[in-house]
Amino acid sequence: MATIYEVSKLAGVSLATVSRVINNTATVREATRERVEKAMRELGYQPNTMAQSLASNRSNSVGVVVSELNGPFYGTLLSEIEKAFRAVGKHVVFAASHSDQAIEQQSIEFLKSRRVDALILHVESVSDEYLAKLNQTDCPVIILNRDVPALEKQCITLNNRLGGYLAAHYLLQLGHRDIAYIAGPQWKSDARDRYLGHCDALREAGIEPNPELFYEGDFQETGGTQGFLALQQKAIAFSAVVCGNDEMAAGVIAEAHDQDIDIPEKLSIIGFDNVNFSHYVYPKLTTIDYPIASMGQMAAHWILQHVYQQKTPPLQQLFEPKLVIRDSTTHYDDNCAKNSP
Amino acid sequence: MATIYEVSKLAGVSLATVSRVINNTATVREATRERVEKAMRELGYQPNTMAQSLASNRSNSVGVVVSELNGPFYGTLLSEIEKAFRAVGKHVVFAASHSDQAIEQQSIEFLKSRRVDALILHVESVSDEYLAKLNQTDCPVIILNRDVPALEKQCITLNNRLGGYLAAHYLLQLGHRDIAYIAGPQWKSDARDRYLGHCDALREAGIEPNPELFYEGDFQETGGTQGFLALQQKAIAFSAVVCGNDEMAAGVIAEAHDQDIDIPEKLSIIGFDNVNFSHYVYPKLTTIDYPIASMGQMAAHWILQHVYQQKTPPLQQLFEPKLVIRDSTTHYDDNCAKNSP
DNA sequence: GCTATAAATGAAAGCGCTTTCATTCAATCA
DNA sequence: TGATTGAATGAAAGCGCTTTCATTTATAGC
Repeated sequence: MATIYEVSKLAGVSLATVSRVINNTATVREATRERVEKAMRELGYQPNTMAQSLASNRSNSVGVVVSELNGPFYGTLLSEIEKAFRAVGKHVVFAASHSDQAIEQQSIEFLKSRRVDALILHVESVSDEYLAKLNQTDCPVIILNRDVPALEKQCITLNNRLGGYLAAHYLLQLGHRDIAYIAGPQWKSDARDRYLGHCDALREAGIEPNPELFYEGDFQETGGTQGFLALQQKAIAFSAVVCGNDEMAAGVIAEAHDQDIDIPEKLSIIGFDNVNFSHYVYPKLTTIDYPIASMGQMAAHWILQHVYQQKTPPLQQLFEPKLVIRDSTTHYDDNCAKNSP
Repeated sequence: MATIYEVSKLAGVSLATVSRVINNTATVREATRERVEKAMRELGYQPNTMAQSLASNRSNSVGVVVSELNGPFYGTLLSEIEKAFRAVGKHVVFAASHSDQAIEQQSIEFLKSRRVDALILHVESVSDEYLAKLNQTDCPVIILNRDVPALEKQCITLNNRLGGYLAAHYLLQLGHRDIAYIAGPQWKSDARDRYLGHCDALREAGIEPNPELFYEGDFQETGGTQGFLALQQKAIAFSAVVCGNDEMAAGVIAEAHDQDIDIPEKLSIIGFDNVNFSHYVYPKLTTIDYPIASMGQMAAHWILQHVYQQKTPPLQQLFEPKLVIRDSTTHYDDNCAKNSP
């Protein structure tokens, strides 16, 4: 592999001039530039990024920590991030934390050892203090889907409360009044906020939320199935179920199929996230769109602007969910039997 | 951040000795080692991987090129690869080629510029010659899901032909005789091999494959929908459809729902890949399991062994598919109407 | 033509680490 | 005790590039 010394020899200039041409860091006479570029082409020169990084104390890479590298939610996020950085020649290194506190911290340390220029973190367990210190002593940090007061300009979040509101509001508009809710784990702020928004919509319609129509699930498909069974056992009628995410909604749908419950004629169902499989369940799921692609792009833009001084579209921190109406919901009136055991 | 000079000062040894302790490259007296390790702990020393890479001419990172970073198939692959390398402290850099020849080559060049120690490639467009040369002049390459004769020890493949055989064979066992086939693009060897296996099973049962029951799709959901509509228009009865992948099978299922065709009572459907959404469609899809997770692991193991001289479980190059029976297939007998317009 | 200033380029040091050859230390044997 | 050999460590060069200060070249104004 050709080195910068060989390019400088062939072009008849110094190393510094070759470097200036490569990095566009200073004025170079046009004729000189062309000589250098010609030499680089002839030698098939590719800069050694390790040497560049060491000499410039910048790695031109960004680290990303997420719970898993697969799945519809994270896959979309990773894809958008890679796309944004690739477009400007920066590499991305991903690490999976598997929703485990120890592994979360290890993942961050692992990426730090790579001297990444910045970190994009979708993490839950590490403390606010840890994140603030990390940002101060190591590298800039951008946080997805979490509010860290000390880093408030560096957090990108979704208005989960509004999402919860939109789902319940839509069902109320369809005429439903007895709406069951299968929540995500309530230690997670997004799960809590979604339920709060749900209650907002109920109260706005003059309905006091009924604790008997609430089940705390685990954001997994099995949690949806178990939640549905548990709600049925309470012998309280409900004509609709809102789930805190699409995966639990899929669990409800599967169980409803098993019980030959007609969806949406006998039971309307709404999920949250609009992950790609929500389109594959039958009937197609009405859900709340979580603009994870846009949020991933925004995280990348923040870094491009603040770390690499590149121009980007305007930055946005708070994202709004949208209702996506598909086939799993329908009008409710008293002539249809409500779902009960 | 502490440097190796500071560690050597504090421990009272030379740089070379600190390096020897870090890398375990030579005998170091136990007492000396302990002094060095204590100094590293006190200083919170983390090696600068850029300097390590430059000095050792090894980046301790691996590049991976796949079509997309998201989706059930690639997501699983990426996850397994990251896991295997993370366990031994190596970083992985992914690049998405979007099934475009120019971007495929750019992606590889992009990763080369990172001086990755090896490349894992799931690519279709770049030529065998390019790959062989790449392996020779740049870095070791391992190929997934493609046979490159010049790199035969470095190709990890699935027996697609057997998978196609298993699907058709199962339907034949269920009593089906008129089986439609919606294929992937026939320029892709996996799509071709799957259909060859399909034909093997038919011929084994004394049935000559009927070109009228064949449609070349695009491996996308829309291809499945259009394939199904096209086959219906031929006014040839068929009681089952085999699709070259799950995504096209999902398109067939969606169209069948729209036409109120009872699945599997009126039409049995089989997909291929066993991607995670095959579990979410209704009825749950019978499909052929593609062990992408195991194959990703094997790619990583090959590199760990050949590039990093680490011990791994035994290497395997050819993987076998498995039939996964779910709910989209049922027995066929002449008392049920075949599917036709 | 000379002087001053700006533009352009070169020389050298250094980024943090690895590796190789030289040197020192320790152990064994005669 | 001295010589030999093996173990352990140190000194120095260098990986490929960036950056800063010194030097050279070019331009403009008088």
